[in-house]
Amino acid sequence: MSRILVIEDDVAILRGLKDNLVRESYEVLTAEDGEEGYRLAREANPDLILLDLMLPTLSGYEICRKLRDDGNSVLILMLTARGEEADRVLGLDLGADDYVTKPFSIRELKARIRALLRRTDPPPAPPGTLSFGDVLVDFLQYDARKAGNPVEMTPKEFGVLRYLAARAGEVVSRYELLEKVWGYGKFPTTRTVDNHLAALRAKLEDEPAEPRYLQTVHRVGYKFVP
Amino acid sequence: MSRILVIEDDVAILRGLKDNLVRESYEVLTAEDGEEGYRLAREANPDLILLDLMLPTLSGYEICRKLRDDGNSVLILMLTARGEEADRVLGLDLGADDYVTKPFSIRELKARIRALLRRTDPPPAPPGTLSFGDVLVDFLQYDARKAGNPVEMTPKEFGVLRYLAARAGEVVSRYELLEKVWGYGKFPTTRTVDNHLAALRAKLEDEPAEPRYLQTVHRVGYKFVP
DNA sequence: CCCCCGATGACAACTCCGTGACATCACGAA
DNA sequence: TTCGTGATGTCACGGAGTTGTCATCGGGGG
Repeated sequence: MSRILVIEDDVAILRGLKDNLVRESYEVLTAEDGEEGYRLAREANPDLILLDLMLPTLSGYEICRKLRDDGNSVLILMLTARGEEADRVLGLDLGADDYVTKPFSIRELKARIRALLRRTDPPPAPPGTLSFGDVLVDFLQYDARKAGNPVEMTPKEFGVLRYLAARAGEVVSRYELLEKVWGYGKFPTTRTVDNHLAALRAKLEDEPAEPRYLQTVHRVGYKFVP
Repeated sequence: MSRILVIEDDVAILRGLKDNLVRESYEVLTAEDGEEGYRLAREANPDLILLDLMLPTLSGYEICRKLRDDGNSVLILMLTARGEEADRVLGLDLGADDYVTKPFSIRELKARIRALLRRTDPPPAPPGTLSFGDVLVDFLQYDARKAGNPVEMTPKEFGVLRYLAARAGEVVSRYELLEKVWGYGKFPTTRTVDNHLAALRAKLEDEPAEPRYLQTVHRVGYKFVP
């Protein structure tokens, strides 16, 4: 079975995690501070690291970045305090593979661990650029053009389009969009999703009333059809 | 849809929760004290339990632990009054799957319920695509074609077809279709099933009056013959 | 300070679903 | 075989829920 390193300074949580993972027959190593965690991460060669953000002596950020700087591609699952949008983005930017926000469901955590370990094919990589019809979108530069002319799009619109494009062809529910584009802590109305889709259509479709690329599937969600 | 048991002694909150969940078309059971809740949890076989911590006769902790001791892996979402870390950890250690602290946003609660149910409901890998004759159906994309031409189908029609296809060759009763496709809480007339089958035949069969793939078995049900 | 983005609610238009009525069909009894 | 009964096919209507659209509001950044 896989070896998992848990770096977490709250001893109660650490024990709970360890017990749960051992029960799943993972091999579990633990560290209660950053220095020790970093050392173990390099020496024990774990398959996956559960990494708390707030740690004594060396923060989760720093561990993550240092490991990546070392060229270490071990799977990292961040444990972040709830609702800190900046933390989440930063965590992924630094090279974490996934994250959960505290408080988390132990069942969800285990599911995510399984998913990470199982995945040999990385999930549909969000595209760096996208083109369809006479539209060209560069997600890195946040630049969009239609028939060569610049189109003003907001960050959220880029986010929604990127997620739909990553799932090209598949129908994506409004709730999934809210979870993945807005983030786990946020729960706006599904109305909000509709509005952003409307905006995207108005800006990118030839006939917004008869969308060719951003289609509605009644009672299910939206899909991007290349 | 899923069956949810709400165990909560504050009648006002209980009613609010029930109304909200029923409106989401969950099947909702309620209990106002611990003993009754524990009994229902075991006997009614709910998919998820909303469990208040402070309860008469038997606390949420105890219910949770007893259920887990019974080997019951039902999803449990704790409602805690205080934001005390100890409560959380304890709740998770005892086997709760998630929790929210009062006062909570009903929207967030619903989102968490959905998330929990979705995670444990990995639909038993129903076929992603289906083909027969000159028909091609993609259940992920909600896309259907006959002889290459797109066919407009409603979500229910996709659902019925998917279920019949998963049982290819077997005769499926109308009652079973209602249970599995419509959901446990809903029981429309069997007439409704006939209508959807008629719609599917009209859209997919070469001669709807002489169905080749979607056959009727008199007095028993329907079967999909590949 | 103003402007822009994101979120929300209201409203209208539309789709889908459930139901009932009636026609038609299948099966079993005489 | 014929007939009667109940099951199924077909159709159209109406309600309920979903979605498109717009106006508005609040908050954050320039």
